[in-house]
Amino acid sequence: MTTNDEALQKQTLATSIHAQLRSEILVGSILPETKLNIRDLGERFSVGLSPVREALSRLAAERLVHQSDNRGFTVMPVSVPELLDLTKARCWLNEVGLRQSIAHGGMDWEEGVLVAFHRMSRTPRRSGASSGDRNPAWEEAHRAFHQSLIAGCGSNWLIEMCERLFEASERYRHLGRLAGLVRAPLEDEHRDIMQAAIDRKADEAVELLNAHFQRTAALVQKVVGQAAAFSSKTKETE
Amino acid sequence: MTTNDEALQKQTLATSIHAQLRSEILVGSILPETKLNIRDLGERFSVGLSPVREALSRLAAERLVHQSDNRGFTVMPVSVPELLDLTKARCWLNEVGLRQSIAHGGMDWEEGVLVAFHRMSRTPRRSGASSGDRNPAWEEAHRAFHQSLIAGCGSNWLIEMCERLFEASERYRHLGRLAGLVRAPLEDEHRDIMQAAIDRKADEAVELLNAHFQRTAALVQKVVGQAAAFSSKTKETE
DNA sequence: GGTGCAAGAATGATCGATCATTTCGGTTGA
DNA sequence: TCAACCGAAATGATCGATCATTCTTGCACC
Repeated sequence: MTTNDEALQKQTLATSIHAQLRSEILVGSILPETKLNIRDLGERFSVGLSPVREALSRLAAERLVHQSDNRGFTVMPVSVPELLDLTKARCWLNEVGLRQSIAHGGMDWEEGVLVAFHRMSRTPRRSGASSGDRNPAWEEAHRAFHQSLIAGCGSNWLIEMCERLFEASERYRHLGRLAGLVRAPLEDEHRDIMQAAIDRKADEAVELLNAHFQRTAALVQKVVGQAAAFSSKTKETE
Repeated sequence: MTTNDEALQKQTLATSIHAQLRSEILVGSILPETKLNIRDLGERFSVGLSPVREALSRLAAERLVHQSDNRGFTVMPVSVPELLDLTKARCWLNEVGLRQSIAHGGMDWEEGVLVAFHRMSRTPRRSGASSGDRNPAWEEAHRAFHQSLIAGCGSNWLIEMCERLFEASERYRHLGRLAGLVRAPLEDEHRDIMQAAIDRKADEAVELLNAHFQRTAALVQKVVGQAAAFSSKTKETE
């Protein structure tokens, strides 16, 4: 605990606010297009304006919030076209990463995949009884699993970009979750992908992985479409 | 001119400092691993600390500078492994983008490629007589040409990521240039790529494009290797 | 001679005040 | 009725001072 506290102590305020806001945006506690008022946020976190500003700057560079000169920050909007765009990029980049890993990844890569899958399967998907309850530990394990699949590709740039795509997708996934969507048979899909990957069956693994992404996107798509329609309707009537 | 001035006026200080620093880093006016002192920069641009800080924050998120909590900012280091890593990612992502564009790009895409190539070929490569003189207009046209090749892929995420990889590569290219390297037969390579692309010869176009990237990287690699060796040697002897 | 350590100098981070721009309501005049 | 136009309020951007951390350097001690 002391160690943990010390590590947190070393962080700057900007860094911890950045982490906090980022998490809230990804998880959907702060909805898309929400105005992010600097003074309000400063008051909420009991800090001055500078750290908030810096945190928002970083989020803007990550494209989680949108910055407009002299007009402040808003949470990046979501839309069906962007979801499709994002999903395409995600399929393509993960395909490259996975193929390269299967072709050139060593024993360590294979073991990494195995371990990541095992950890994920040993972590409960939800923390509470309700299907809406999320379990951050599982989400982290899930992220780690997907990263492990491409970890042997030989390019940190690619890995990092896949990471960013993963995050952007997570936001959509969480918005779906908030709308009551449930994605049931994840465990099996993950197992099949893992199996195909460590068996070095490239085509099969890629197909399974892409289908996995597409399925999630298709599910979320309806909700986002409705939300977008609702939001534009609201704007019109006002 | 008035229009231009007005547009610049609207920008915040942070935005324009960000653009300025970014350009200097890419072009090599500020060398890798240079410490970026906030007060000095503020004095240099005659502004306070806040805009400088924000500009650096953004550059850090773009990975052009490295930020370390409580220890400030330095220009992102270069290294041979990173160049290889970067080049791989660049080849892979552009391959995907190009293949998708060739497969699904319409007339507008084809025309975009043609126009971009034409503009680039009509812009002089260098502004002055010296081979070291660079011409920002050509560089912009070059960037636009490479973007046009993948513009029909159907994913803005992919395009944006290729853009970022392009920039990272530009920094290496400029460091090579500063070391006296000359990359002669660019025009022909570009023409061949363009031709294969609009002829929809996917395999050929991809091969040419990848070779184009690899060739540049191979050239720069030596210089970066020497520079890295020099820098570590310097550190040791001090 | 080398090793720690302790001011103090340098630098990064944060704050609150102030300046600039945008937004919003109310008013006026066609 | 409506659009254009004014302040005034809200909000974003910037500044310079101050606080906190890291780095330097000179000195004591082994």
